[in-house]
Amino acid sequence: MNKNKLTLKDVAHMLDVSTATISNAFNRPDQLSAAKREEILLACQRIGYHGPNKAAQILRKGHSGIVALVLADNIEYMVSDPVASTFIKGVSKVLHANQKHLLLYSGNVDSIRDVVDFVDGFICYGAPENPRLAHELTKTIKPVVTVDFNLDHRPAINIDNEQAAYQIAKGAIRENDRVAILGLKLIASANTCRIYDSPLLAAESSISHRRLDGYVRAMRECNVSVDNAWIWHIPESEGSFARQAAREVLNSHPRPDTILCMSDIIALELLQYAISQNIDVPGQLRITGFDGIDEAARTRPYLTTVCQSSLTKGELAAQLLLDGATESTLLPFDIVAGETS
Amino acid sequence: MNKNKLTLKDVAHMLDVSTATISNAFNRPDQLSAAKREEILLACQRIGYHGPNKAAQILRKGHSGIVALVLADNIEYMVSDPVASTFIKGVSKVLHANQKHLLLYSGNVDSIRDVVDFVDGFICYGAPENPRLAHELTKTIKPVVTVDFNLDHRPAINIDNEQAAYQIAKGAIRENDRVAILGLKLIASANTCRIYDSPLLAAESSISHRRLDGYVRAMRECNVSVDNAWIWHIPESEGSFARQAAREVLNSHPRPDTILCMSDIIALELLQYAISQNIDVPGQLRITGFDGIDEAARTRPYLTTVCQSSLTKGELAAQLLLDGATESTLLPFDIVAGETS
DNA sequence: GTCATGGGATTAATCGATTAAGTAAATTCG
DNA sequence: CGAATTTACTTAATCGATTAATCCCATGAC
Repeated sequence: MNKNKLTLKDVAHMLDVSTATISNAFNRPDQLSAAKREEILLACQRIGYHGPNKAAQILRKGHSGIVALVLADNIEYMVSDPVASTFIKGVSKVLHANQKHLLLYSGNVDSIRDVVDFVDGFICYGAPENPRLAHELTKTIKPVVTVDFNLDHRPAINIDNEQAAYQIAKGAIRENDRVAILGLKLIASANTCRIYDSPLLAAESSISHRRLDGYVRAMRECNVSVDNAWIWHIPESEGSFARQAAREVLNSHPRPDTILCMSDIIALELLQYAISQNIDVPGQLRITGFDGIDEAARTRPYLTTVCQSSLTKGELAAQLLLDGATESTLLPFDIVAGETS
Repeated sequence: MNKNKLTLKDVAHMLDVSTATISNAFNRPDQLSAAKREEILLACQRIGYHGPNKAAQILRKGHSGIVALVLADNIEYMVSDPVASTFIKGVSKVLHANQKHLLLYSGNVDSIRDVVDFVDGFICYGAPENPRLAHELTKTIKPVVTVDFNLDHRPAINIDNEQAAYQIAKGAIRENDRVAILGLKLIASANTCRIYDSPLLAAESSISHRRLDGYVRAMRECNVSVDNAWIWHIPESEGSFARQAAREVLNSHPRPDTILCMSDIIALELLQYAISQNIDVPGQLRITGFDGIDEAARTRPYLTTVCQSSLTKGELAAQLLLDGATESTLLPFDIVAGETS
């Protein structure tokens, strides 16, 4: 049995010293003589006491070494998304290097209450699906770092999405093009659909809306009309949702000349469908993506996209949390001029 | 402030009842009258007490709702591996459905000591890199479920790797073929290399060795000689390691006619390199994979492989842990007759 | 020789709950 | 009606540590 149910108190009795001394032997070497410390540590080894109970320490010390990573969607989905999993990788790398533990937390649950008492902080990747959760995150006294969205008074990590979208669009659109946009999470609907009615420049602050702003600015500069009928809403950056939008947009008459996609997954799905329909890319159709996932660089033709490092984001998020940072960070991005525009 | 530092005791004083009653209002409704319970719960809402502190509960109750998922390698790598991340997805799905939390734990750390006191159990995916960790896992009183390897007295989830390897090999090998094997984690080396000296049927119990057993049985039946020089060791199922082995094996003279790969990642890397060298698959070269990842079905030609459901494994692992199962499970597999053999 | 200093260990309060055991009042039952 | 049982709480021990405050005693200074 590894768990011989030995407590600090037991050990103190056995060695005939106070519990404080045992505790100090493990936590504060300067509080006792080196000799006694050695003696105690050795004795503990011998009798099989492996150090103070962590559950008790968490209560008493008020920290656990556990960092919660709050993922926008449910964990199930996020883990298999290449962008998200690369981000997790970055977070995990830095936490591991600092002996912290990683708790995966779903952003579509109601509350952080069942973990807030014992975790040391939150890294929040994308706006949680559940607004109550976001609200609690702004109120907790535990440190919080947000990524790809903003929360009042919390340090955030972002790229300039408006500018990135503007640049990628500006490079792809030609005068008098017909332009369509395959957007991500633009409205609340759980289905892929066109956006007809919702106000285009709503006061939404999500990255998707910032990207939309950038696209629209570029379109206006290119004398392209902006029409909600040519903007699609896709609820998740996932194959089947994207496929539907791809079919709808490519079967529209007249067909767009340029299609701006808010993620590479969407763009790749569109590209694949276009090829299957014998549409020449970029001859008859230009496509841009967003994110710069590895797969986007492997396809033929390879994707024109905005490249941002999810790994860096993850590493930085963890580091800022551990450092107790208060300032937000704006990360750089790269425009990858691929073969699809 | 969400954390107004209210404790059960404070609340008890304010409402002029005992702490036991407050605690019971939250945990054991049958211990007090419905009326009083309502009154207390309402009052708590009003004054902003959001329920018993979780850290204290963990200590007192002895469980936390946290399950540790111990990944064979470092987390950084595992998250981006398609097989592993699908597995995580399955685990997370079931845990989430049961209101449990998921802690990602690296299998290359020394000890589980810093979490064993507060987690409710361990799911162990693949043999941990660190043998001391494996040893601790056999000794702890907390429940443990292992996947793709075995630990004394612990319920395990496996497929019949020997049989699967035998079948896939039997289907691919032709009489008098020259056969090479690209193996995964066959020996301790951190580099891709050929295996010359190590005993072929060593007493190793890893799934890789079981697969090797299956391959060898098939080879013997097909009158194919087994030579350690034609067996490669690849330390991780990762692109660059696989690429090196692919280059080495395809540049060997004479070139093998059939190459058995212990993972799809390896097989796909090999396939890609073979195509780039204008080697006809399956005309001049047959390739088999292992795992059945999605990408293997999307390539042209698509891969002949052993298909096993990582998602099911993950779900089952979590379920067995929660159920306190003690029996091991053998999961079925499918032989996918693809276009590479 | 007295007093201040400080190293080394102890005492006891505390972290924030849960729960077995106890008690007083209300209810049931023959 | 009185004993037995239930209901509705309360008391107090406990989970397993940390740490401020305190105490004891050996040195060193004057």
